Amino acid sequence: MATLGDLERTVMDLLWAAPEAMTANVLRDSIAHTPAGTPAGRELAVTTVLTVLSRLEKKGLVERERDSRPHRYRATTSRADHTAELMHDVLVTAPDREAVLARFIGNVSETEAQTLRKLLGG
Amino acid sequence: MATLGDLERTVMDLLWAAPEAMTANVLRDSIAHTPAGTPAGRELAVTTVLTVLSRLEKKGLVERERDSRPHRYRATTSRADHTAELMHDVLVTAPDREAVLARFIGNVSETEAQTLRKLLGG
DNA sequence: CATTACTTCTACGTAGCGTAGAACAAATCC
DNA sequence: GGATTTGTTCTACGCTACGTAGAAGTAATG
Repeated sequence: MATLGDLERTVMDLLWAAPEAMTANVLRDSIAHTPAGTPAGRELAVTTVLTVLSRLEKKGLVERERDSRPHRYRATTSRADHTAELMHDVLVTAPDREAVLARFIGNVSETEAQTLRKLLGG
Repeated sequence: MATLGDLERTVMDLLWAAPEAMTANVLRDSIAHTPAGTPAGRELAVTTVLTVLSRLEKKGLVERERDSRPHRYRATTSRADHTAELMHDVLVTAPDREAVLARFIGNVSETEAQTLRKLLGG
């Protein structure tokens, strides 16, 4: 089950937000990266981004166009799909799903409840 | 955000299922533990269980009665609560919650959809 | 007090992630 | 096409989480 690290998450967020596949360099430039303790404004090495992309590729979250020379990377699923899948993964870890859903509904905002009602066709 | 390892998960499952707080020894005996490559039937050392319990305590998932001498351990939240909370944590990682919920609803079984409708009061 | 039962401390191996240099491959430029 | 630039893969190191458990400490008990 894919739990992402901070940088991995950042990269995925960029890929999910981008309309087009991106190169490692473009990604590197897009990363407003100021990890704790690091002097602000420093950029990551491209290799770092590439390593992260490879790991994300291995996890199936990212795919790349190998033919275009600066390889271009894109997310394999939308963020919504991915997130929904994760939620489902969490849900099924519990045997008492009804109870979980009950608590879950108790936690969501009224807006979200509204959305759910609409989606469930009431 | 609490992602549990295998053994941690096993321990939590036992604690969640138990009606009473349990001692480390009882837990050890309850763990049908056969990790990959290990000869079946072997039991863990109690210290192992204690270490895991301490780590779970630090994460806030477990609390112990320090006064009773073999300390007794119990889960701080029900499994349903914990799981629902995790689901919510996942949900809020995405900015487009509506979309996530839409996908999520698409993934759940009809039974679960039914449950949700009931819970949302339709 | 000596023994036994339990807990804490310390530690080691493995694995994931952030990070990036070194080495290798490909494109581009005289 | 050989030299230079640009991009990719390999390798590696430090850190943290986790599984695992022995050693040492503390409390209970005979």
